[in-house]
Amino acid sequence: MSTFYITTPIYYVNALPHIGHIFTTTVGDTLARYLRMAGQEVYFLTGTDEHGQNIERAARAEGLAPIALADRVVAKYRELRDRLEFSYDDFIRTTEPRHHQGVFEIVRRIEAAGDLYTAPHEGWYCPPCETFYTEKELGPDKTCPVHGSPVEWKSEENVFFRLSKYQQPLLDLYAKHPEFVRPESRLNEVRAFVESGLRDLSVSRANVDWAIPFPGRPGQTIYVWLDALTNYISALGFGREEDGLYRKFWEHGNVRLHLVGKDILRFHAVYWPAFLMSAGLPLPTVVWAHGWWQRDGKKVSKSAGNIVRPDELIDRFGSDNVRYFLLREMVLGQDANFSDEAFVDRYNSDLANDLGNTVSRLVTLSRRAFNGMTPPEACSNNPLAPVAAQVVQDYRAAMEDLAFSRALESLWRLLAETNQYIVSREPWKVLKEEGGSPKLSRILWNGLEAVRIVATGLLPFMPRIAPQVLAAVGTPIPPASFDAMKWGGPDMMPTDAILPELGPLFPRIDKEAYLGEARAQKEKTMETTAAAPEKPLVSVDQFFQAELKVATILAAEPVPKSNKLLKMTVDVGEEKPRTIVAGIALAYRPEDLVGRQVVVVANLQPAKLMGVESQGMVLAASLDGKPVLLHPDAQVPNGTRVK
RNA sequence: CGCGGGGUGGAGCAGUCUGGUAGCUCGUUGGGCUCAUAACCCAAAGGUCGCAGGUUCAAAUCCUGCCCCCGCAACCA
Repeated sequence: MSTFYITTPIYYVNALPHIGHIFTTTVGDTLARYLRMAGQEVYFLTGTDEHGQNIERAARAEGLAPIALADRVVAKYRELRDRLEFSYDDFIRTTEPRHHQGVFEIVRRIEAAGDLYTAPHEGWYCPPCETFYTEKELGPDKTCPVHGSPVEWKSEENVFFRLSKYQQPLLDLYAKHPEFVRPESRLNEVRAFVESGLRDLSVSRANVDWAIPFPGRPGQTIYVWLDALTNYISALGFGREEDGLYRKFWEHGNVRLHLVGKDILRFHAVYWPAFLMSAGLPLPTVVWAHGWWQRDGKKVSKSAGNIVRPDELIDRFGSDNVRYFLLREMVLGQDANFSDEAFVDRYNSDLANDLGNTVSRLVTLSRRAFNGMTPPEACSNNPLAPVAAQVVQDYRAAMEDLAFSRALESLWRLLAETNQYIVSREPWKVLKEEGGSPKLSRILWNGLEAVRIVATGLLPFMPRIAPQVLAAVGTPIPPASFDAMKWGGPDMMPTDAILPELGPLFPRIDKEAYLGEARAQKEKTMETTAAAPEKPLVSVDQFFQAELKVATILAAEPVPKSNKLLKMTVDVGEEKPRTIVAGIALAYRPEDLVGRQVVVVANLQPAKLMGVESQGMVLAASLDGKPVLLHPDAQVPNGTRVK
């Protein structure tokens, strides 16, 4: 027996859960359930990351204490656990004392290794944010990306971790254990990053209060990654007296698997192992990076307003069906797409038609032929048994490779065979001709046995409905082990057992009606959003502070190395034409713009974009991010005031 | 030379690591069946596996070059 330690990332509590969060947890949960049934010792962890400037700020914006905000989001995660049947063994919060103890201990070890030093951390600093920004993050003219106000060059003392020292050890690790990062293509990415050179990492902040105090460094608090990543061992008891779980699942564990999204791979495959090397602790054995969910083929983002909320999904489709869809549709590592249409199609064809209908036809025939009971005679020699054996073998191989969609495909192959078998044996004819004969019994028993095996394989995926499927075919007590997937084994279909009278387990969804309804609902939501007053009104005076003028575009050319920017020379009715840079290159060709009249903001503070100074702004309607230029109804002199 | 992902029948995808009849789901067309949730079964049509070279007895798969699409980063005054 091996031990498996499975973790999800700890989720940041500055926002509510979305489809990505429940996806990672669903992956972990399905794997954990599978491994438990396979007889392994499993410990499955998830949790929340609750420290940092962002939380503090988000809480303040709502007039809450940071911990109150965290509590609220944590409550949401717990609710989702109940709704989606997540079977994690523990939920760690970085604000818990037990976590702090683990962090203190790892810091103590890293300090003892001589890998921490204090140095000035210089950079662009926004006082209201109390945060350093990189050159890249800054707005134009060195302004804060959050406030838009000017940032200042500041130097503060920070604690640094000697990450550079671990460049070679990390490369050695990747060379020796190529399976450390999966899928393989991601390993190349990580290796390239490390090979390009590692700089020491700032692991503290001087002005962030909502964080763990840095031991031995007064005035400093621990910065996010050193804090957050440590959850994986602090949750097991690392740094505490009662560290039995730590010793069992980490120190002496066989598999230590971190499931992560591809966006945080670097932290898990570079920083985290470096911290652990420094502390002299065992490393994770696998970091598995999955892809992202898109919505209707587009990237999901807050600004696009196309975030997929788990609650909404579960309300509409049912929790197990959501779990099924997520794992059936995504090849772990690749991006995948979510759409209502894809969901309904997948549900109808796989669950309603293939699974639900097969159960239904077998159960109905059996009930009719055998007086509401399962067939009285089993069958040992039949064409489905070898198929089932192969399917189970493929299923298990796929599961162990985290290839969930392949595992499900295997199970469905058995369903297809079962339907073919049923048609070839024509049990309804046998029933008419012979009644509940031994021959009929054997045919139906075979079909039911196949369904039973499929449903058993589904237990990790659909913890609620799979047992119902098993109950529907007369095996109301779900097996605890995959030995039950053996054809005709000790857990085989019982003969002469009661077959309950059930409605459809997976009623078909009327796609047209459903999609129409979904569309109507979406429009309704959009209307309410649009109607909601949120921005304060401005006075006429305030409005007139902006000087809007008509101008003519004299010349236009793309800005080198940029794909969105066009540099234009415009006549605003002044002595000299101005240079204005606008992000419209995706929607307009330069040659089509020359000679057009547009409306510009003439008294805007100049700004440098990709090295070019822009002296104003061209007005355009923004439609789904695509600019549509405004121009006067009739030709007017350049410089004409717009009001 | 910024980083990464992808290009496989009408749609969505697997297969590429470990070369050897190109596969799945949906859709389309024709047929069958009537136990079942208008479901199920059979058959057919439909693919230069982005392009061009190369290696090989053999390439979707390995190598080289190129083209296109999508993210990220930069950028939306």
